[in-house]
Amino acid sequence: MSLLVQPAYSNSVRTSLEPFFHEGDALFPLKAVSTSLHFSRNQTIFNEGDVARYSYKLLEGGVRLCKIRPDGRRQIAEFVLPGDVFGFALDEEYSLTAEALGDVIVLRWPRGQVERLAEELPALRKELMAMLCRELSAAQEHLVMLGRQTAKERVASFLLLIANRRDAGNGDPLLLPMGRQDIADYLGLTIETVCRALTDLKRERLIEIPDRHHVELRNLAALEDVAEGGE
Amino acid sequence: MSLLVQPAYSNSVRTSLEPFFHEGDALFPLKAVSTSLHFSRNQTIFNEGDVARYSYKLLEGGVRLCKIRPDGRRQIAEFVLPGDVFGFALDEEYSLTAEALGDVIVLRWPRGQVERLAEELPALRKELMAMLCRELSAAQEHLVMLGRQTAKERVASFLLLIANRRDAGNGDPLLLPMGRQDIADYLGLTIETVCRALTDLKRERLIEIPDRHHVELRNLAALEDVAEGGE
DNA sequence: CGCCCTATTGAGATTCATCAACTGCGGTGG
DNA sequence: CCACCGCAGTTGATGAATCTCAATAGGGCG
Repeated sequence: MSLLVQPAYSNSVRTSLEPFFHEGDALFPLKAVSTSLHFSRNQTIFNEGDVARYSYKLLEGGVRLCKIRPDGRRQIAEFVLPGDVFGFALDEEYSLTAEALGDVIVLRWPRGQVERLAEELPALRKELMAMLCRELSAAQEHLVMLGRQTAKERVASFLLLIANRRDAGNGDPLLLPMGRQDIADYLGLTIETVCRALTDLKRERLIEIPDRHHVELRNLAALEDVAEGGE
Repeated sequence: MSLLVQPAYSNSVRTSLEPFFHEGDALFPLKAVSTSLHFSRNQTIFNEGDVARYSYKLLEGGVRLCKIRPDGRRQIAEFVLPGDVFGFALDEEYSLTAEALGDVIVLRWPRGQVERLAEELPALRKELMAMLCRELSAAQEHLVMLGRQTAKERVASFLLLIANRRDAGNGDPLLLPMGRQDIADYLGLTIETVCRALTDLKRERLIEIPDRHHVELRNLAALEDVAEGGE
């Protein structure tokens, strides 16, 4: 019998600041059964509905986890950054599609290994639970963004969100491994609306945009105001 | 040490079709340490940020789990129906506010009891994992609704969602324990838009609305078409 | 140098929110 | 028993936010 049961889903959670497994990491025991793989831009790592044979940890690059509807509408549930674990399916099938944002290196291990190890290792179980919880908590915040924030608020929140995932925001420009369309699909907006919001923020001197994959947050407090709907 | 760690959050998952704990239910061991409580309409069961001392199972009525922003904007993350477990916080604090939709009876047990029991009972651990997964999966679907569906599609999806949670939809009218404003706050819409969408669906003979807390789904296939964006 | 892809900007259309009036039901009290 | 009140829901008219469609700009690569 397996610890990992019932419903399908995928997730991604930062387990440590270092992309690779280290001694002391609750997932370290998986290192022995892991192999690394490369994917390039827009390549599919797994599809929603695929049999979930593996779980993954992102070492380099960025990944989007999304749902794609029959008519092509796409909703990105989450961006995976280096160090995050994803494709953490607990059912037979992945509940999200994973695609590479650019060049990507992942570590991958058979799902069954986790189930087996978790039986023996309480620390691993705890870490799994903790990852699920962080996942869920993030999804709840995401719901608020999509349901109750304006376009500009969402874009500001998004920038702050990415900034907070990077280890303790310093002053230098934030790396955005995803394109504008990806941001739009994460925020439930169109690419044009995302652009306009970014342009607005730039005009108001809250951010700088040295190039399309970098944003410098020049006024965190003001950005937070915008994100919270402060006029 | 506890199995339940790190991040705050609350959830609600149907564990069985019967509201109460039964032998065979993985959560049955909790029955002995549970007490039952009553709440009435709009009463708060717990607040986001409260220290999470208890977890709950809903026996009767309905509960909303929501986030409320400083400016009053509200996003409902989930409706709790009889049989669902919620307030399942894994951190020190609840990450959502729980409020009664009407008269409510809940079963409640100290969170610590779950942690202790989970150490010993693999079946309970599995059930906890399974609940988290269902929770997360539901949140992902919810994200798609909010991010990529039109008002009418959302309302149709919502009705189908509630219908599917009730045990195997029969023909008779669906009970909606929540008010129109609650539906709006779940769907990221205004109350007026929800009304208009319902009226539309009624005009098109897809539903009947005998009274404000009941909806009869008269054409499931057509409703599903609407929900999926079929014109 | 030129092409392709992505991003940006602009103009007009559409959806949904806002504001306001009205309806219907349930409860209360004369 | 009936009139009134209050709240939740519905409907209507208008406006704002966002989407759509179209044109332009900019960067990277052959």
